[in-house]
Amino acid sequence: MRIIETEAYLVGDAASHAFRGRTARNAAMYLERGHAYVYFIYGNHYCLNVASEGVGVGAAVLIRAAEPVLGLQTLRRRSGSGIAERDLVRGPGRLARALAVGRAFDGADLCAPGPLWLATRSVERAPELGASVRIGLTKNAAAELRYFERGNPLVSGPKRLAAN
DNA sequence: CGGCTGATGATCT
DNA sequence: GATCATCAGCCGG
Repeated sequence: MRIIETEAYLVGDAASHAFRGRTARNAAMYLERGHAYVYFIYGNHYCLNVASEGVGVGAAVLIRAAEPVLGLQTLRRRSGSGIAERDLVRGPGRLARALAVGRAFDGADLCAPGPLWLATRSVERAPELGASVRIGLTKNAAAELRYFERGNPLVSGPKRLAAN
């Protein structure tokens, strides 16, 4: 998968799960950067985040959408038949489902060998990024902390937020 | 299309 | 008991 859309949840950010301090749920946000923080939301979905600061600092980046590169068949199998190919990993809930990400990955080191990991790859031309307000928030809703690959049709969210 | 809404359960107050 | 970093389904244009 190639990640194309993320949202940042910073220290002191009222929208962050870590805003009110460390709890059992958000503990993974306080791990060293590169560790997964997975939470269950709305009684239906998991969301995959990556801790983004040092040990003891609560911050993370939500992975919102990606572009499939390999394993399309596997993604489709896990997502069920009712879903369009373009939506397989479009949106944080569907992305987690297609990648089989659940609580088991909470706290996992994504920079170490394992079934789920992050990698960087050199690109000929850096993708042009857009920024916008984050999606679905009530607190600190004005902060422009969502970043996405501009022009990519697989980016999630309302079309009006894709202009920047 | 775009906008609205109900489902659903863990978490925290 | 309220809140919620979502989604699918439904409705109107």
